[in-house]
Formats: sequence, C-alpha cells, structure tokens
Amino acid sequence: MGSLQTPRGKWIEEGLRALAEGGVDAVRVEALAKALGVTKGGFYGYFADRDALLTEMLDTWERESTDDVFDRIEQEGGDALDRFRLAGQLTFSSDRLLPIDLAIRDWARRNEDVAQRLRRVDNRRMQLSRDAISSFCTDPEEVEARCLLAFCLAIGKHFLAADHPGHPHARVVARAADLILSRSAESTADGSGAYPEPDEKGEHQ
Amino acid sequence: MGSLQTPRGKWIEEGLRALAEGGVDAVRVEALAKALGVTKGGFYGYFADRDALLTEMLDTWERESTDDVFDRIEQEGGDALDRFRLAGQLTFSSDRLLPIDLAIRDWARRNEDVAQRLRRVDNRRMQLSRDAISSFCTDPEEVEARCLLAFCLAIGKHFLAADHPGHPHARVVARAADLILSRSAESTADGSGAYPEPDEKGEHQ
DNA sequence: CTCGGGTTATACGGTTGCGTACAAGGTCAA
DNA sequence: TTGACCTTGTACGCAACCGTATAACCCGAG
Repeated sequence: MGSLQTPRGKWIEEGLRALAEGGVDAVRVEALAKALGVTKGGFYGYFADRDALLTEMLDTWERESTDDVFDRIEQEGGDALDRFRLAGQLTFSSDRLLPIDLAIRDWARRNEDVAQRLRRVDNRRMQLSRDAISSFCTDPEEVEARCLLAFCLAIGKHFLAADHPGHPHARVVARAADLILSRSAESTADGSGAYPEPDEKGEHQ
Repeated sequence: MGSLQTPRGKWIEEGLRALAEGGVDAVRVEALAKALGVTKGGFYGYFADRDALLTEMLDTWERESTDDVFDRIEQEGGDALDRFRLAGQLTFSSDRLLPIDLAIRDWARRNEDVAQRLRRVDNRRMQLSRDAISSFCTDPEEVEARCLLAFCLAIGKHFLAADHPGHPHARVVARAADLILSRSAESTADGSGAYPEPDEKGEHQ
C-alpha cells in the first residue's frame, strides 16, 4: 500500500523538475531514476508507462496552478486587484511554478491535450485579471485587451532577450505593468511602479 | 564543387522546418534524410556533425531575421512607424519565420549560445521599435516600457491559451496593439485599430 | 525465526539515433 | 569508353532509452 521508499510522488516531483529544466523530452524514466538514486526498477510499479507519469505531472501542475492558488487567494481576501496581484505573485514569481509553466507552454504548442489543459488554466487565471481590470476600466473590449497585455507581459518577458540600455530591466517591467494596470497611460513619473516585480533578478542584463 | 544533388542548403532548409515544427530535439539527421528522400549518407559530406548543421541553421535564421528584413525596410522607406510596422509584419506574420522564431526562443532558454544570438536579433528589432515609439512618446522609460509590451504581445500571444468570450481574438489583439502604440491609452472606441494584425486566423478560437 | 508482500536491482530485447567506413552509382571530361 | 570525382546507399559499432521479466532484498506480522 504504502510507497515507503521512493513514493509515487517523488517520481512526479523529479519529473516536474526535469520538465522545468529541459522540456518534455528531458523527462526520461532512467534519468529520473538516476536523479533519485535508484534504478527504474520501481517506476513501473507506480506507472503504466512514461505517458502515465506525464499525465500525472500535468495533473499535479494543474492543481497547484489553479486550485491551490485560488484556495490561498480565498483565504487572504482583498479586492479584485489584490487577488489578481497575489495570484500573479504565487504563479509567476514562483521558482517552482514559473519554469514548469514556461515549459508547458512550449509543450502545448505541439500537443493538443496539453494545450487544452493550458487553456483551462489560463482561462481561470484570465478571469481574475478580468475582474481586477474591470474595477477601473469600463470598456469590455479594452478590458480584454489589457488582460491580454498583462499575461503577455508576465509570460512573454521570459521569452525575450532584448536589453534596455540605461534602464534596469525590472524597472522597465514595472513601468510596463503600470501602463496596463493604471486607469490611464499617463506616466507615473516616479518609477517605483504600483506593481513591482519582486523577483526580477536582472535577467537579460 | 557544386552540390548538385542534395545541396547543403536543402539540409539547412529541412532542418529549419523540423525545428519550427518540433523544436530542436526534432532536428535529427536521419529524419531529415528521410524527409528529403535520401539517406544520411551525404549529410556528413557537408557537415561535420549535427551540431554544425544547427549552427548553420541559426546563421541562416539570423540573416533572414535581421539583414534581409532590414534590407527590405531600407528599400521601402517610410517614417519610423512605417518601418517598424513593416518589420513586424515581415517577421511575425511570416509563416516561415514566426514558427522558427518561437522554437528558437524556447531553445534559447536552455542554451547560452542560442540565447546570445537571440539577444543580438531582438536588440536590433527593439531599436526599430524604440525609434517608432519615440516618435510619439517622449519619456525614455515609457518608451522602453511600450517597446517591451509590443514585443511581449507579438510573441507572448502565441504562448497563451486563454479565450476572450464574446470578443474575436484578432480584435482583442488589435486593441491591445492600439493601447501600446497610440499616444494615450484612451479607448479608440471604433475597434478597427490603427495596427491591425493581418494574419490573425482565429487562433485560440 | 519465518513467512509474505511490496519494492528495487539486474538483465534482456527492441528501437532510435549518432557518426564512420566503404562500396556503389552517377556525371563529366579527356 | 574510361577514369576521376563527387554524392549516396548500406552496413556497422555504440549509446540512450523504453518496457518486461525475474530474482534479490527489506520489512513487519505472526
């Protein structure tokens, strides 16, 4: 019954680590076994095959990315903007979830099942964004446009390599968030930004 | 001398096709050979190994994505905004370049050499964006922020799966571009958008 | 201690992929 | 026609990986 030595969850965990680091193709049974300090002997006791592991990895990711985040938000309370910001932090400032998220996005471009899951997740997230932005923007189409921009920024910045000579990257990101999440695009000249990016560690310089 | 049967370029071309469709890991010598209707016999006459092919694929992509595009822009002329828009179309509305671009972005996250190339390319593109946006926005930091948003939108939208119920995706994208590329974020209530996305084929519904 | 259930190591067969060696074929010029 | 050169097919060794079978191992219960 008990998974006493290398429990089911360890394989999933290691699988997600490999996915985050090297993409789906890096999730290899024997490689995971080596990383866990065992051989693949036990693996097929828990999973029918590699595909079964991938499915459970996606289940785990989907739960952590939605249910867990929404539970936490429910707990904290706050208005729509607070909830949106907390969700964004929990998801896109997480050293655990962010790299998995990015890897899954690339995976989804080539696998319809994964794309469908991602759509479920993104749609739930998007609703938070919609609620938040609706609180200061009345035009429904503009709300959608701002939502789109918010997500494109949160995700796209990790796929961009351009520099901003003379401007710290974190500051440019904060300023961009400002443009999207403020009632108007008038510059808020102090650059501290209403929605700072706490985990910006100088990527892309 | 002359590459008379399955020229060097054919391998690169097929390699880029495979890259666009399945990512780096899909670029396999024997698979390319089969796609070209030959065996891998000839491959190693042109390339030292698989890595040499990958390098030349990147060379080709970099040239097509920068030099070729810039030449074309030079030819057409126009003000900074025209040039920026044409560059965007040539790059991100190209059935050829776009999928390669996206695949390379994911590749770059795991390979420093590729990341460096991508940085070169993105920085050149970003300068076009900077010139264009500077023509109507004076705050240098805001210019950078808008440039960032423009690129995040152009690229990020392909990594997002969220829907916009009740709003055609193409229209939301056009509206988002409007927000970034108009002097202010005041809604331009007719949704036709100053910067439509000509090649939006209803992705994500 | 001994037995039994669950977990793991080991060994195997099959597939796919890289890179090499060499033979076979085609083409062009002498 | 013949021979040189270039390109390609075929065959090979090697490694990584999947999934299976089976034997060894560890543990707690009786």
